[in-house]
Amino acid sequence: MDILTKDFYTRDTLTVARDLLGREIVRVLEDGTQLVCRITETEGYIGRMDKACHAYGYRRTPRTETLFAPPGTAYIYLIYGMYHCLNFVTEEEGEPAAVLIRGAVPVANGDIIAENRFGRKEKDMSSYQRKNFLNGPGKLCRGLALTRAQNGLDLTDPAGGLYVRSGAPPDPASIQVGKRVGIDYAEEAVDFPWRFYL
DNA sequence: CTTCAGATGCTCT
DNA sequence: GAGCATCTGAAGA
Repeated sequence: MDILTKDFYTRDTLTVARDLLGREIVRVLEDGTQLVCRITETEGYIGRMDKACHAYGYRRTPRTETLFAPPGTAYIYLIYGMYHCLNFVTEEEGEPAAVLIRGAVPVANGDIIAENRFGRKEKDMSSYQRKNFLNGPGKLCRGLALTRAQNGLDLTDPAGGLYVRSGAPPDPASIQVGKRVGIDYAEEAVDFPWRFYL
């Protein structure tokens, strides 16, 4: 299956956010183990005009520096002191924008992902845990063992250990659109319909 | 099923 | 020092 190239990410952020649904994230661990999951939920963040974006108004700080990196770069940051969020940088280089990966379902090595999440194998998960496996940005990063150590990785270079492959595109009719989550401070941007999910 | 408090540390002012 | 693109467990309905 093909690895998504820089061209895929070098597009309008909302187009990329929608197009990422159904794609497969591959996370290669130190020992070569491949954790794979299929993207089911995304959100767009566009620094140029979006108060919810860390780089709103092209704001440049040590943290937002990654958003100014080339499209196809992983932007990972710590939130609430204990969780991480995974984003993919989009648009032309210099336009700070990204797609937050909010949810996914396991495709390969679910046992290892389950160990990372719950400290138990997939078959030992409760039904509650099955329902709430990777359906949130913090949960996803926990399951895939992603931290700020992976911030700035080049998603178009498989050698980096984190990339996305084409997967099977979803039925367009199954794509839902809605408001983004957890950005109550963002004034008019709270109502932007920039969340996409299956 | 629902609400709710608390955890925990980095980032920018 | 305030706030944050979240999650969990406990408790109640």
